Amino acid sequence: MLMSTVPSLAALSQKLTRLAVLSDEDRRAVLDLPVTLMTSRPGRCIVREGDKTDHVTVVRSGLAYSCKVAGDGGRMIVAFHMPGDIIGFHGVKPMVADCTVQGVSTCELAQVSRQDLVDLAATSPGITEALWRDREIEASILREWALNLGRRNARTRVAHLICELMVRQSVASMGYQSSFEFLVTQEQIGDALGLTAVHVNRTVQQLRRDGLIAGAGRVLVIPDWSSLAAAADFQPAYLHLPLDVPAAPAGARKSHHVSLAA
Amino acid sequence: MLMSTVPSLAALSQKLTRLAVLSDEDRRAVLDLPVTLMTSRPGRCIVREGDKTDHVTVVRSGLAYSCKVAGDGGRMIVAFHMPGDIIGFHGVKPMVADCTVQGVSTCELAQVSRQDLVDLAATSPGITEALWRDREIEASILREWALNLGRRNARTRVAHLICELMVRQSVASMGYQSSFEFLVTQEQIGDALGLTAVHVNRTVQQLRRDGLIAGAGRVLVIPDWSSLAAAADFQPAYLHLPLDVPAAPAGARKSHHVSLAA
DNA sequence: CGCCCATTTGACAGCTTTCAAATCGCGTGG
DNA sequence: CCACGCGATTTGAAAGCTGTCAAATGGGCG
Repeated sequence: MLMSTVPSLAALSQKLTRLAVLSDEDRRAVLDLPVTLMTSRPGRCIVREGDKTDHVTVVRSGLAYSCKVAGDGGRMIVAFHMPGDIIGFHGVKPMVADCTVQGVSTCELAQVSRQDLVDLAATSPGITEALWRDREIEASILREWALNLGRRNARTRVAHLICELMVRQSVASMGYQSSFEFLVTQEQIGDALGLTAVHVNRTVQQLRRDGLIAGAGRVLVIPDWSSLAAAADFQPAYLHLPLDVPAAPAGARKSHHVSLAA
Repeated sequence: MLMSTVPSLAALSQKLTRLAVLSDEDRRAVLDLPVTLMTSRPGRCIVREGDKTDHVTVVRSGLAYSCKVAGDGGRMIVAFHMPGDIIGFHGVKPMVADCTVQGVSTCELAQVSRQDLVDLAATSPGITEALWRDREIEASILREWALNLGRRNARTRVAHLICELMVRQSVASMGYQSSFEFLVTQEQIGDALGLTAVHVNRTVQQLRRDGLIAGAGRVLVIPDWSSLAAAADFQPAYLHLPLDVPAAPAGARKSHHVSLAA
């Protein structure tokens, strides 16, 4: 058995495979896409608002976010990007980026020529379908985000964001992990939820007191998924997960956790 | 010269023409798409959450909105749909609708087979590009909506929504009108902005007192576009309008209004 | 060991909601 | 033509959630 390094677009290939039925040839073509690899340190700009590039950027590892800023300087995070996500795919032709993308953590990225991607899609109905579906899911997440912002209080919003990131990260990494690496800053949570960092802090403490979340440092523990999901008003349908991807930790109604110094 | 009635998909054809370079043949193909016409009364469901249909719905006239509801019953409007907009185009394959679509006003609609639309796109790069760009703009609007919800106060939010609807409606109807038919209920404004109808009312009155908006009944008058846009923190770049479509009433910095009984 | 950033805490102000009730607008039926 | 009825708009007072400002604490990295 040959040892092989992980292909640079493995995460993308896996994601597209989840979104549509791809042939082996499709998958190989994705993995063979010419790429420019790069690494981005936390906080550094991956895409800048106003950019108009003829490549797209694929997240290979790490976590990134898109944000916009209001006239008064208020920052709003409008999306988080996980491994396999395509950043800046605005269809066939490049468009002016309407938000800035930065890394939460160190990110490994791959730049892919938009034309290469478009050409590949043109030859493969499966990939075309997967790309459409991907965009549609992103829009659906954005709509749920709007609901979160407009019609839920801080406690529910924070819990909902945790649930969403938890499920998406689990799906992206193929399978639920017993613990959950959570590198998002409280200030970033606030920027994603339309709250101040101070209020996020108080809310997180409340969730902790209520036993809905636990954990120390960068590891988040969810003692009881169903309780958290209930508090979050979290219904994963909007993520349009394939039916064979469970929306909650398999079996584990309780005790979905790993002990860790509290 | 022959008199001809307006084709049922004229609005769609015009919109796609704004989004990409289409050949005359492309335009004709769009107009020739087989349709099922229908009319929907205000408030009636056009699409129901959970639906999964193999047709898409095109707005021919009127105004509609998509909404989601939270667990506590809170309603959130996540998008408004204008003539030419495609509702329920979830890519190549149908997906489960994640929100309900209802009419603000009476809407004339056209149902188009998704397969017909996909087949047409497959033969025309221009239409493919236009469809992609359309979805991308919708996502961009959603992101701006998130910014609005998360980082702006009631006054700015209301002003921003008015600006957006004003510009989009003007673009959809080819050219700025001196008055602006505004059929959206204050309760619907609230549902779109994450506010209560009561607070929307107070905010609207404040905008009126400040002379930023005027008008009676269903007609909204904007005495000074640039003042309203400033108060709204409205920067139309996110709408990705073609450069030849002005983002503000041509010339008229002031007095973009039509007198009407106050 | 020291610096810097993230987290935490407290008091207070402010925007928005809530709850009721009154008024208005307008299409309908008598 | 006028009365009626229903939804939309208005108004008021009071409560509540979240923001603001400042300062202390804590943790990780060089």
